[in-house]
Amino acid sequence: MDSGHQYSGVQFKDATAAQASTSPRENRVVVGEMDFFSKEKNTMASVELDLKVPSLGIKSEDLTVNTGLHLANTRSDQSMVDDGMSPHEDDKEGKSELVAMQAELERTKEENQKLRAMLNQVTSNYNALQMHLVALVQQRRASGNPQGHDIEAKSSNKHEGIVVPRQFMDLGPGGDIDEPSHSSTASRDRSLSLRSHTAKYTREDSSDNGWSPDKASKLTASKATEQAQDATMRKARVSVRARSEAPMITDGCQWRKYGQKMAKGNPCPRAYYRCTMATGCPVRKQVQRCADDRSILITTYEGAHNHPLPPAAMAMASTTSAAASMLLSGSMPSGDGLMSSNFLARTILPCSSSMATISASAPFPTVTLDLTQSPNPLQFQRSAASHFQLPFASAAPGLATSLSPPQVFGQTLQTQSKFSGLQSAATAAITADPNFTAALAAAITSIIGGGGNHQTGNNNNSHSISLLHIDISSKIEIDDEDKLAF
DNA sequence: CGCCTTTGACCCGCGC
DNA sequence: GCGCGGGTCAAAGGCG
Repeated sequence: MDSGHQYSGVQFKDATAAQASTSPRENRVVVGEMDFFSKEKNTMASVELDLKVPSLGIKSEDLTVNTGLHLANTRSDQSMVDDGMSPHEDDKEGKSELVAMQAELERTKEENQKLRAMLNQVTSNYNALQMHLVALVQQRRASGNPQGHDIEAKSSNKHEGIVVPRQFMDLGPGGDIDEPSHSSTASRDRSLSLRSHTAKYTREDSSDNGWSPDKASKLTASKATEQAQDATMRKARVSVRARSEAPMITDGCQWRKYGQKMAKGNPCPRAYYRCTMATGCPVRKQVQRCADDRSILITTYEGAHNHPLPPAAMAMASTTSAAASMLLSGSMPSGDGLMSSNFLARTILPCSSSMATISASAPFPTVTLDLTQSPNPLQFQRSAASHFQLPFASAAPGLATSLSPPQVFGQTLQTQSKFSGLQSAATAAITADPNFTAALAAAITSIIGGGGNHQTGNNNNSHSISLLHIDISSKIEIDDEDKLAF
């Protein structure tokens, strides 16, 4: 976007979830380049959207469009009230000002109507796209195409293709596995290592839920299956390597240290943390410095959150969720029971050559996102005038990037491999930059929270307002065609 | 007082 | 069976 251009922007008011030590000024994340405002660029000094995203979908009536013109009106209102200008004192001046105000009011009304019309159009477009996606999915399932992932995967690669934020499936406890056939085949080889861990994890999880070993025998088969799935989800790990002097990278979650051990072959201790944002959250992470290069911090995430996440945490959550889902999905060519590291690497990070590695020989299938290859994780940073385009989905014709609210843990981007790959890369890189994370957190908080209402990860199908390019002081640009230059 | 970290003990799986 | 290593528990103490 033309940085010198006075473009329309979205001023996020609610940035309470911003983490780190961002100043209020930094929290005023301006999200601009909203295409549906492009025609208004010259007329609006500042477009302020108060987005109140409902739990399901977008309803234009829920989008309170504050064009910012209230500033002018406020000024006028204040002049009426505070200035104490009495008609008796200055009738002519008062009348002329009144006329000017009425004219301005009329103009603002017209602009408001235009904006509402545009929003309605955008909403209808979004709904149409969503319907199209549903049709595609149903078509795929009806045809029983085992390679059905290609439908969405291919469409996601086309700019003119229809890409709609996927209705992420929930792999968390009680969640449904979207494609059990895949999972069952792919899990055949994992089942061996699962056996030894399922009981352990159920015991651990029970500690918070009053579960006792005696109850184990009473578990139904479905319960056991659910717990096995949970254990499976926990087993998949995502390791993030990043250069950091801090003892821990900022990922937006609240962690409680519950142990520290000296690991073999590494003089640096390994710290164990568990998520404390909700009781019973099974997510753990390990933090350890690299033995070879102690400036490298290795953070390994494991598990799926069972609670809504703050926006800052969604970045890493999406990363690990996407990677874990990719590991656990049946979409990988695993006929021989071995994961194809090349395949997965390209899947998780299709744009990179060596940044993502998948360890199939490790006790746990682990995706390693290496952010240390470049001196700065944000090496792909562009010029100051560039913008960060959230890679949550590709753009539809005439639309900017669709910003679907990042889904929380336990949900997957399984069928949009490239999509998840970009998301993984971006989110991992983003989370390595606390400032960017905080700024992004402020932005997304305003979108999805509408004032603090975090999404629930289980049944929320909402997609917040689309068409957002985020323009933040620290900027990245990512799109399908222009891959991250790791 | 509540939350957190620390740290030794304990559990478990695995290899020999 | 035993030892090793990874992972977790839980009591004790610190801190705001």
